Amino acid sequence: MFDLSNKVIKWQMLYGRHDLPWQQNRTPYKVWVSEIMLQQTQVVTAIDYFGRFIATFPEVNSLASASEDQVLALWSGLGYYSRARNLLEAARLIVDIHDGVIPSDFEALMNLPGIGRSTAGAILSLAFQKKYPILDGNVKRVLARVFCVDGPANSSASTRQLWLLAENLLPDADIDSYTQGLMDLGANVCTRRNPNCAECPLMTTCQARANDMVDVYPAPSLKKSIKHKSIYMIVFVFKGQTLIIKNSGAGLWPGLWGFIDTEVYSKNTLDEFSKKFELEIESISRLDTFRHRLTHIDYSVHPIRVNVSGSGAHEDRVGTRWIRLNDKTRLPVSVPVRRILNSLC
DNA sequence: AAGACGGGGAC
DNA sequence: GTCCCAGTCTT
Repeated sequence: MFDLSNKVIKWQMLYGRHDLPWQQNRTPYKVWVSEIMLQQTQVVTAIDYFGRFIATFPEVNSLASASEDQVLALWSGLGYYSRARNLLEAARLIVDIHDGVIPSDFEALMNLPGIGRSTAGAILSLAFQKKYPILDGNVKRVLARVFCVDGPANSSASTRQLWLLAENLLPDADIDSYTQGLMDLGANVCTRRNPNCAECPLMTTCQARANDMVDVYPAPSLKKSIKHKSIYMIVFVFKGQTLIIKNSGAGLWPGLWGFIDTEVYSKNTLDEFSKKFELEIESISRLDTFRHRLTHIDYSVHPIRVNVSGSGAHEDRVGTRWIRLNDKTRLPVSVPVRRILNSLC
């Protein structure tokens, strides 16, 4: 379909986005970092994070030599923290086994943690002018409409269909403008609601438009169940300082720092924590409960302030820190933990 | 094939 | 409130 790709390319050059931070002095490294940062993340959200990240780690070597806490701190608040941990691990692999050069080979890219088929395609097409497809949310929506692909966009059946289309539509030249153009179309013209078909270069190509069914495609995604949970965060306080610990590398908020937390709170659990950290409880008070909603979990967060003394107070150990209540800590923390820290001072 | 994994933008 | 965003990895 030379026709479709040609229309997209010409439209992109005239009306597409050219001012995004990662498009300036484009390098494979910046394309890679931006693609990871933009996974399941809107452009407007990622922009400031990208600027701080590139300013701190301008190229792959500086990233590879960073600590996990440094990298996570720049990701703090952005979500999906495994992306940051994988980015660091991949940078070290690139230095160790690729001589510090971002691979331009599909298999090599796919072997790096955090890079799947779509991100590999984006890096190859945008940074290396290689003929590989992407399939992000924008492209899924555009193709689902242009070709009336049935089924929810997040179903495996329609995803398989859409990948086939994406592969078969690729142009032989200007693959970077084509890839960018599909994303720009999805983001600014072929939007989820109220698409601006009048401005679309594919208006006469689009099957959904021809059938007046633009609002039918793509079908709504399969709904995922949301669990409701309570989480209790124990805010130990001693002489204006509070105890935080580093999370394990698995589960929610991997590698981030936070308060000791538990889904089952009782005097018993509190005594266990106190004993474990060699703390004597002086007084207990509940702080304001708040709601924190993730895609798959709806949390009621119950911060509980526990004033303590004892031999463990103010003693840093591996994976534990006492930080000042008014300390704008640079340690990586989740949004609910940041919220509690801010409320303490 | 389905679930885990964040947080926020836009309506 | 709802839906979903330049997805990937694990189960």
